[in-house]
Amino acid sequence: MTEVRLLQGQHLKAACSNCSALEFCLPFGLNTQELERLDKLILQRFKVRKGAPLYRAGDPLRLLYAIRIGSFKTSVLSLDGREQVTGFQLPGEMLGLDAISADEHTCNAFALEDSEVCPIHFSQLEKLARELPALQHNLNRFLSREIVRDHDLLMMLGNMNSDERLAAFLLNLSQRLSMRGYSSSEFILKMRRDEIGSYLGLRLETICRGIAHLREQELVEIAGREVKVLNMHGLKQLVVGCHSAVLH
Amino acid sequence: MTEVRLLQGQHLKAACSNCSALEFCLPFGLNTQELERLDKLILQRFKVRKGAPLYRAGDPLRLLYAIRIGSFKTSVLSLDGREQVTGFQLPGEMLGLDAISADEHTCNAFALEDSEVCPIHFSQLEKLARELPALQHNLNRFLSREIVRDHDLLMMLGNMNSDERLAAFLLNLSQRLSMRGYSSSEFILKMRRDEIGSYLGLRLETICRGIAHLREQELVEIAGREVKVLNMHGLKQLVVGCHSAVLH
DNA sequence: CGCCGCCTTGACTCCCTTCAATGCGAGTGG
DNA sequence: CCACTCGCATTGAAGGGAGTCAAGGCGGCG
Repeated sequence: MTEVRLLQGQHLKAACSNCSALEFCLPFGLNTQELERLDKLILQRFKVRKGAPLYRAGDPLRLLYAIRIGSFKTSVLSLDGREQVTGFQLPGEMLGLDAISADEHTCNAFALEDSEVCPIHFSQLEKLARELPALQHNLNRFLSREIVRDHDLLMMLGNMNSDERLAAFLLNLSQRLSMRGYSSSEFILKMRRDEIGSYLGLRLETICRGIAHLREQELVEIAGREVKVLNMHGLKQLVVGCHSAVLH
Repeated sequence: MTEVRLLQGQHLKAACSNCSALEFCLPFGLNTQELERLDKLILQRFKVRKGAPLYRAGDPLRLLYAIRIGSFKTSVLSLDGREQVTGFQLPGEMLGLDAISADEHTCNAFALEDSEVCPIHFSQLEKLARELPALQHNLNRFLSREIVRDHDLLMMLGNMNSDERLAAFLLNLSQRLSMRGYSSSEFILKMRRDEIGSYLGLRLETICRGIAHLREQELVEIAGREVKVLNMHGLKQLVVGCHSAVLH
């Protein structure tokens, strides 16, 4: 009995403290005891197959999800079937924060590749957050960061032309990947052209043409889903000035 | 001494419980004692003159603001001077939530008319939220609602044409005003055409033309800043189908 | 092989932008 | 009182960038 509890304890503790996404994720900055308490909230983590939904708009909010491995897209659908991709999420990022507003998911979340998530019971998370100020603050930050990201995207859709949007998208992805220990100059796109297009408020054909333009300028080499950034500085020049004055 | 404290107490208590925005604002659902504790966090409320900034991008986060009277716009600026209006806020709505992400405001907030706000010390609010679950939950909801709103706006910028965007904008404003006890069919726009345009990702000329189109269809009567909705149903028909399937 | 999903490219169209002129009301000063 | 300016709104004409439609390519897989 005691042994089982110990094993469980070890297993649960291992969930977060062993996670490669720890430093970008909800438990960032928590001490060991705090981490253990958060770990206890995390039900068995599970896999989501490529293309499978994690949740859908209209589902009641019970769980939030932290991405452990893989990537997701979130989107909203209009009644007449238009899709707007609202984001692409990487390990350490949270899914489902929009659902807190009305206790109901407003987005659909789909895995872009075979992935793994840590489900967190939201009401228990709120309860624990009252006792762990660092956790409470992290949750607030995650929510707020989502707002800031959406503002960046709004700036792109409202004020940038198609090539600028595409360059900004690639740079953003590059930066987030490099933060996670991947190469910033060579990576694989997990999403289709039409999903990039929806995210950027463009048609998939426009994405293809944008890619062709970047290739002509010898800024990138893109073959299918494979991206190589040949001239990072030149790529940044395309969007310098478009970005919020606050960042960097 | 005792009398002063009582007077103060009454004054502070009056701040929220007398406020016409109470039912949409942060203290919604708090009981009397809880309300009193929140009231104590609210420093002296103050006025902001039309056109004046409440805060600017880059300012450190110390205060959040609840709007008591009036209206604001928030916007982000790019380095090369492009402005993207990210929202128009009415009484009971919160300003500054984006700043939690990095302890620094990322938006500019300007009063669209002579207004009055309730400043709330953020770190104290976080502290109090640990003791008042309802307050904690409200704060989370406000943050999450902001995300949902941004998603709606993204859907507009990404998938709707200029007339649909304008109609959706007017309907949204109409609905929020009516929730606050104003007429849903007759109201005054507090913002300029170019601000509406920036919000909707369009030029001000396109807004003017959109208004002309709505007028030709006898859906609205718009003279300068004065709006009269003549055919609410018809206006809704324009955007039915464009909206997220989850809402309503 | 042949189908299917996804990507690419070209030609044409159209909606929104750009540029420009005009209107119009408020505030100011002669 | 009127002339003048200034900020904001309106409307027209022309141009361009992204959308639409269509054809074809490429690669994976039954």
